[in-house]
This record gives sequence, C-alpha cells and structure tokens, in this order.
Amino acid sequence: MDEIEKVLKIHNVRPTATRLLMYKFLRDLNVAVTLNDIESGFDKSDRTTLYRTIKTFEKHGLVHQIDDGTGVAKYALDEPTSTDINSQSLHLHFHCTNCNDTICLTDHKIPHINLPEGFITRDMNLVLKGFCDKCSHV
Amino acid sequence: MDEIEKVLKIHNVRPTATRLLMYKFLRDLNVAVTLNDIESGFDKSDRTTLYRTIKTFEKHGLVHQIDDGTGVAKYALDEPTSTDINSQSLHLHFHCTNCNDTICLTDHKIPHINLPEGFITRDMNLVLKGFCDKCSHV
DNA sequence: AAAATTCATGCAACTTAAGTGCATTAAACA
DNA sequence: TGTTTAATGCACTTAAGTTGCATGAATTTT
Ligand SMILES: [Mn+2]
Ligand SMILES: [Mn+2]
Ligand SMILES: [Zn+2]
Ligand SMILES: [Zn+2]
Repeated sequence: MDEIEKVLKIHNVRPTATRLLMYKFLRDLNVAVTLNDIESGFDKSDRTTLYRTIKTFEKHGLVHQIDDGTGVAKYALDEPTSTDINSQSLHLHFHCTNCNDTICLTDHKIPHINLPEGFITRDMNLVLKGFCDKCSHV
Repeated sequence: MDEIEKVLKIHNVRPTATRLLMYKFLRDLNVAVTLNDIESGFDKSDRTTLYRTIKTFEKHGLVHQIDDGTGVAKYALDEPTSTDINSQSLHLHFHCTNCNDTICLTDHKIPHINLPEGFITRDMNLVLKGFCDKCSHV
C-alpha cells in the first residue's frame, strides 16, 4: 500500500483520489499555501472539494492553518513526527513581504510570555515579517 | 480648542465631525474594535466614511490595525506618548476566545527571536489566545 | 450479492469584509 | 468672492469563506 495512504488512514481520513493528490501536493512544498494556490495546482477538482479536503486534513491533524496577516488563510503539513496536537501551532512563521511566501520555522518555538493576573493562554500565533533568505540578498 | 482637535492636527488629520467622534469613541474603549463595532457606535454616519476615517487614522499614526486571527481587522488607538512609529506594532495582543475581546498589552514587547541565516525581520505580530481576566474566573 | 447507509464530490448560491468610482457637499485657499 | 481641494454618501464590485442540495462512490449490513 502507498505510504501516503497509510498516513491518511492513521489519521482516520479515507484515502480518496483528491486527498492523496492534495497530500502529495502539500508534501512536495516547503511553503504554506492558500486555497487558491492549491486550486492552481489541480486541473480538474472543484474548489469546494479542495476546501473541504483541506478542512478535513486540518480537523484530523494532518495540516495546520496559518494566519500570516495577509488576510488569506494558508495551510501547511504538520510535522509527521509530532504526537502532541498542540505543539504544531506553537512554532513560529515567517512571512516574506517581498515574495509573499510563508514558511514554517518548526524548530523555532514561541518563547514563554508572562501575562497579567487573570489571563489564561491556550494558544498563540507569532509571525515574523520581512525578507526571506531568497529575497534578502538583492 | 478641543484637546482631541489638537491631537488630530498634530498628526495632519483635519478635525471633521466624524473624525472627532471616532477618536473619542476609540479613546473611551479599552478593547480593539472592528469596523462593524465602530458602525454600531454611530447612528448617522456611513460605513464607507467610517472605513476611510479609520484608514486615515491608521495612515497618520493615530491607530494601528490588529490581526488577531479572527479574520476581521480590528483597530486600537496608538499610545499617545509614542514617538517611534514602529514601536506601536511591537507590543503583543491578547484575544479572548470566550468574549472575543482583543486588547493591547502595550507594555508586553515581543521578545527577540534568532532567525536562520538570510532572514531579515522588519515587523512582527504576536497574538496570545485564551481567556481574558474577565472570562477566566468562571 | 443486493440493499441500505454513509461519505465524498460538484455545482450553485449565499455571507461577510474589504475596497473602489463617482457625484455631491463642505472646507480651505488665494 | 471664486477656485481648488478634501470629505462624505451611495452604489457597486471583489474576494474569501462557507453552506445546501443533488449526485456519485464507497462502505456496511442483511
Ligand atoms: Mn507552521
Ligand atoms: Mn495594540
Ligand atoms: Zn521572499
Ligand atoms: Zn474574555
């Protein structure tokens, strides 16, 4: 059986054709993608199907959504090694304002912040913006 | 002359009726507001005018936009004491997932992060999510 | 295997926030 | 004053996200 098929099944996602293709599509990238990006990478499938597919992936812990401040949701594969569902979201993201790429810096965790009395933190989002390694040495 | 009128003029914003009202509206809040929130606080004025007013404020350094991950832009007054235009954006924000309030934690700066070679940081956004002081002690 | 049920897909339609074009009105200027 | 510039209001557009529903495919039950 295909390797991807296994990954989907482990996460209780039935391995349909679209899902296998989308997983492969995401796996071969090193940047986060919008739904439009995904749509551009597929000729046949419908926008709604792709939307529901990525949402299914998200719900089952295959991808995480990234809000990089552009106003459009981006998605990237979760680290396959991760077991803790929440550790995924605690790495930081870098958004290049030049090429618009957004990448996961999975081994850069968000530092701990001391909040005032009464505030309980459950989640956090840290986005650094500027020039990525490809765009900085112009 | 009115105090608010002075503030607007200092920032090269002509003190029209709508602008004075909006400034006062924002000043009397301690949470960030969406354009809809602003609209609800005004009976007469038109949405487009309010939109352009807040954008004028933003451009002239009177307010800053906050992206708390809800998908809707929020705005809050800049600290009046601030001189550095960039220091405004470097404090962190807290978004309560219970009451949907988003507040500026202006004296909580974003800690410095070491990035890989080639990455240049120009801006950053840190949002903590969870329960605010009003919602935590249920 | 056939029937029944559950799930995935495709198309259309809807919602909401954001933004633009343009005519009108008000303010500033000379 | 007349002239110019800026602010406002209304209509319209764009774009992302999302849902309803009918159809098709796959899984489960009998
Ligand atoms: Mn990531
Ligand atoms: Mn703030
Ligand atoms: Zn770049
Ligand atoms: Zn709260």
